[in-house]
Amino acid sequence: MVEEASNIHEQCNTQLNVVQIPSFEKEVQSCSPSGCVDQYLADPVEVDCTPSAHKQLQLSTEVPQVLQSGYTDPKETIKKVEDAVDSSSTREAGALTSSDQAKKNLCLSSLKLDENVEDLRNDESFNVFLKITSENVNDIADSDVNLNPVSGVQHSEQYAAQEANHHQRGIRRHLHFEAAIACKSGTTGNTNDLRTSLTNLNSLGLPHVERRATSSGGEAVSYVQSRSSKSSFCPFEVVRSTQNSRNSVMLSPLPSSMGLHLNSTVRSVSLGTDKFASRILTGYLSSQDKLVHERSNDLAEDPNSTSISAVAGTKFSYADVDQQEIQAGVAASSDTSNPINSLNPPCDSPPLERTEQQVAPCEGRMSTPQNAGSVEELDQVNSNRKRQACTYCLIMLHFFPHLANLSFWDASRKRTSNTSDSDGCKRCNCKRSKCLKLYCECFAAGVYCVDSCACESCFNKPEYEGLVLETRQQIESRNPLAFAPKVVKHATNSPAIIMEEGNWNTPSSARHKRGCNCKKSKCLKKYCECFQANVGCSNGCRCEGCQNSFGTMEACRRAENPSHEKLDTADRESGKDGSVEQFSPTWEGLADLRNLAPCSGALTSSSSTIRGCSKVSPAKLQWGSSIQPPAGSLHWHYSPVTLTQQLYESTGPHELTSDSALHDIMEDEDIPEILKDTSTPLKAVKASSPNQKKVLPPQCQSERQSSSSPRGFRSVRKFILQAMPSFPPLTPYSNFKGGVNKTENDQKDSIGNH
DNA sequence: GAGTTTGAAACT
DNA sequence: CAGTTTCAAACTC
Ligand SMILES: [Zn+2]
Ligand SMILES: [Zn+2]
Ligand SMILES: [Zn+2]
Ligand SMILES: [Zn+2]
Ligand SMILES: [Zn+2]
Ligand SMILES: [Zn+2]
Repeated sequence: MVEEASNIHEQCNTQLNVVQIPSFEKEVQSCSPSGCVDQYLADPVEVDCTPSAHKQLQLSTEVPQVLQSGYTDPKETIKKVEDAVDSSSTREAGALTSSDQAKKNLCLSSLKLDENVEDLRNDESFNVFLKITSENVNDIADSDVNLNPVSGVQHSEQYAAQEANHHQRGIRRHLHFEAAIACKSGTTGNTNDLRTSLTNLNSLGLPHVERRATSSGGEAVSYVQSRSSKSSFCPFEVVRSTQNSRNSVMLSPLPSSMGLHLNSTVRSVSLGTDKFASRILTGYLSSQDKLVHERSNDLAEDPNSTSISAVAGTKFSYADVDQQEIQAGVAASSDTSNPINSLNPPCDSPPLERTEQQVAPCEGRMSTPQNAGSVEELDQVNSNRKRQACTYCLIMLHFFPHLANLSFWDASRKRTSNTSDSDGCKRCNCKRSKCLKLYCECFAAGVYCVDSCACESCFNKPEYEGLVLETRQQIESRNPLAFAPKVVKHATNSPAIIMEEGNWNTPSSARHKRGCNCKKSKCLKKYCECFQANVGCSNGCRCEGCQNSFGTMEACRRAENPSHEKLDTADRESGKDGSVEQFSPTWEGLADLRNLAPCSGALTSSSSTIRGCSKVSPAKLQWGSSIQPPAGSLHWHYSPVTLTQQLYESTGPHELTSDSALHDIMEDEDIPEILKDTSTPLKAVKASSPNQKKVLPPQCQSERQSSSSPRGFRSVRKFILQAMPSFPPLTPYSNFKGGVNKTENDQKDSIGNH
């Protein structure tokens, strides 16, 4: 242990850490090394180009045979899996191997970002690199097209798709953005390419971008090290380059499916019926092609869809947030290939521990206490690591805003966490849920558990992707909103407006979608979901004696409809005095967000840096890109990302640094005003939703903003409505979710219109 | 760290 | 749906 720790430490200081940001999908189909994605996807073997993907496939293949036995009740499956775990894990471990191929894929260029984080400075000037990578260097030119930094245009992102194994969708080329943090400059990569990339990046307006010449091996330098199943949560995977003495470590987007269930989601999407489900489980990996084809049919995944996504991406611009969001959603929906993945937070990615990474990640993960203990110890031992973790966290959040949804980031939580603050990335601590229920934060957040989790009997791992997806679907079938972001940003469409007025913290900024039901905490503690999310209570809340410092329900209600709208809530709150009023109207509490730091103070300080990067438009990078569920689910899953992004953009670093501000934030859009409008037919939809009572968006504030919203917005809303009608679950295709297809079509249409 | 409190999630 | 149980986080000591 000690030794390892020291190694880590060293790495931290000396190695080049590259964070790979999700790749943007390129519209071009042609492609890439393997030539055609479709083919590529179809035949795993060809996936070589995507090293990590390949691995993943292997891993997947390793999935216990049990899964292949056909559809079974998740519970049963779990049992079986448990039995098979040992053997499978072992095999998996063996399967992992580092891929040199990755190098090829990597890097076209790198960006160096100044590290503003104070903590990081200590570590020898950490540099953040943004690296753009494509499968083929030649693609760079294309990348220019795609990345239009200046305009903030981003394309749909596809996570490293290729890698992903899962993926199904055909993707053609993928551009990867990588952000790398380098402790020392030793970057590498093709200088020319680099420049090109840099240029692009610069155009993006990233403040801290610097050009860095490098000579190193020209190659990218880093290859993805194993994507072990272990990790998962962090958006970035740690990659190390063995090339030179520098040992650079890089975080790369996990190949597909790793951290996020989304990937899986995509896959699941294709499953409309149990039959399909079983099929998935069964053929899981082996029958990828089939899946792909099927999916195409179902999804209409045709070239068109791909195009769409690309188009959508193009449209993205910071200027029009709304648009972005929408487009993002579209892109996401259209694209399936994505692999999103996971972000493995620093924490788990042991960052730097090669051994750990390479070796069996998953297996042990049954999380025995021992593992947890060891991990913790390491963390504790290595302060650098912690720091690094923070950095990663920042980066992750920056690029993967949706991660903000996770409470893991909560600084306070870390501090108090029983597991030790160690890396600050501690996650769940499930003992009996197998991490396959919403009780598990990881599962609920749509990410796989990672080493930093202290869970027991965990099945929320990439190895059990099928099981995870199946379970997800099951839960969604019960409650389509189960995985939807809990917090929605109130439609303030224009961030600018918010900032301008300085009233960004107005009540309208965000609210808990379903509201809380606190009885004893008075919404003053984190027991309250609203409070935990740093949002005030709204009409949707049924809390008693609400004193939410971010705004009380009563206040919210009052603010909006002083006179009428006597909601039941009012009655419920009869006991309240409304004394807290001071906060409510303005929800000043939000202001505090800036004080909060997700991972640690370091994050806060660095936020500015990230912010700059954010222009790169991370938002899309993430989920949107890859995952995409064709249906409305998409919106749910992705929109949060976008939203979050918006927040940052609009409100500044606050959210970024805030500890909980980052919870799932979703644009109000998800619940279009129309829904709010009783007269609208859509209302029915609302009703259909399980938690409708709470689901209803809080009325607070909506009116004003809606009226003020730009015209374009409205159209947007419509779009969304169409798409979301049923709050589609992960399994958009499922028959029971009728209308999904239609929705998808609608989306396309909408896009086309644009 | 153990034990308690809390409210969401799951179950009936 | 409502009522109850289960669960894991938040909190307390
Ligand atoms: Zn868990
Ligand atoms: Zn977990
Ligand atoms: Zn777990
Ligand atoms: Zn509450
Ligand atoms: Zn509340
Ligand atoms: Zn409340």
